[in-house]
Amino acid sequence: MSWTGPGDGGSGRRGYHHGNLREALIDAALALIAAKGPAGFTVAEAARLAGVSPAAPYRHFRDAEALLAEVAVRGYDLFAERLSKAWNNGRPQPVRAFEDIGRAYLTFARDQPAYYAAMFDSHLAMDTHPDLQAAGDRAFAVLREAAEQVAATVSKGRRPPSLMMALHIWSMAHGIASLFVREGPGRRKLPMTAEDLLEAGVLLYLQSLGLVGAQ
Amino acid sequence: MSWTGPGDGGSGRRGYHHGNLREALIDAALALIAAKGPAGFTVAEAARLAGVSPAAPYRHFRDAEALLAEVAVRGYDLFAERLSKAWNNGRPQPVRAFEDIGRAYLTFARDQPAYYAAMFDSHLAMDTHPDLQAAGDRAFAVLREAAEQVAATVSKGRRPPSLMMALHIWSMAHGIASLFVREGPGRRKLPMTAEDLLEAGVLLYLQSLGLVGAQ
DNA sequence: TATCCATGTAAAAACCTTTCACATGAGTTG
DNA sequence: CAACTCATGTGAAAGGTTTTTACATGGATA
Repeated sequence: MSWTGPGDGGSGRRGYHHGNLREALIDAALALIAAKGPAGFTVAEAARLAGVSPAAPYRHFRDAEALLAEVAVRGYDLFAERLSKAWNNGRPQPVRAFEDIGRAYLTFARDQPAYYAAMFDSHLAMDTHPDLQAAGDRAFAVLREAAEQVAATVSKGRRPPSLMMALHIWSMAHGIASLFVREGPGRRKLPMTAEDLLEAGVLLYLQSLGLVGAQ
Repeated sequence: MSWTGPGDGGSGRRGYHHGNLREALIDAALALIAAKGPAGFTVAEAARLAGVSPAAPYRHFRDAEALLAEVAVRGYDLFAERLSKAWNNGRPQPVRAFEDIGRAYLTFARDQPAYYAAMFDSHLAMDTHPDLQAAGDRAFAVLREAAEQVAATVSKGRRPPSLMMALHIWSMAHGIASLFVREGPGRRKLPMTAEDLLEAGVLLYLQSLGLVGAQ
């Protein structure tokens, strides 16, 4: 796992130069966050995992935050992909596919806590990391697009504003994920699964918009 | 602001002993979080603000996390008080008062970012800080109780489960607060106020439960 | 007044971040 | 193919943090 000597312990390092340090650092950061929480990541330890000196990372990232931001960007990309796959272009039915997005949201939070933490718990400055802003926007666009198509299933007169829909659903999914899904001691107990809670919430919400018949 | 010498610069410190260090440290921690974000707080700097040596805080708190946890506990208490005041025992009308709770939630996130960060962004271990668990429960209980009374406004047969209601509203409020309200660079832009977004969401949600007539 | 012990200090070990001058060697160039 | 360059890594150092330990102080109590 932690090839140190010049003999290379398994992957990458061949001699004085690592060969793929940037990627190795991102992997290491992710592993550290996964293992010890968002605060458990340090540049020094990531360097140690990659088998380089503590100064080496600074050849690839301005500072610790920049490395974290890169992790978050990749997280958003994976997130967008997962949501997109769940949406599956609205098949078989828009409303059903919309619910699948919600499930995918929670699944991501559960299965990729390290990415999720980097994305939402790091308080990274979107301003100073434009990539991050863009990546986040791409992920939200999936939800936005889905909401649009779901809204379009009803006649134009009764059609709800899709942006508002997307924001409501995103907020509820994010709230549930943040409060009840994430591992660790901060999590609260729930008398049902988070998925069921979200599904019920989404259904009720869509009902009130006339997008799904009363159950 | 930072009385250092033994002459006391304004409040508290009288000589070798501070006199009120515990409170001073909590205040300092809150100020630091407010000024520089959740990560901007350090025991050393809190001690500096209080005019004591870096080791002094350890007479009052086991470690940095314990100090942060105490801040969070006080945050939850203030939070519960604000929500309770907004609810005002369901007056003038339960549904209206319920919406007021939502507004109060966002107002708290906006006006008390330091407390909010300590409460929700610190990933404190509820396990190791039972006080924190209790304080959080007290705050949620306000919402829980309100949901119960709102649910009770309809006949028993059509009465929705109030716990589910409370969880849905809490999640949406928390999601909106986390994604759109909190200051700082991580925040996203919104084409409407967060308060309006939440109010609309709550209304739609209550509508689908038959707790409020279609607008 | 004498004593005690809660509360503070100084010092130290062990981390971390970040910078700087210097080393290395992979890839380019003549 | 040899020489060179520059991206990439190292070592050392400055400065900051956490937390522990032995010791100091003085307010409260007997």
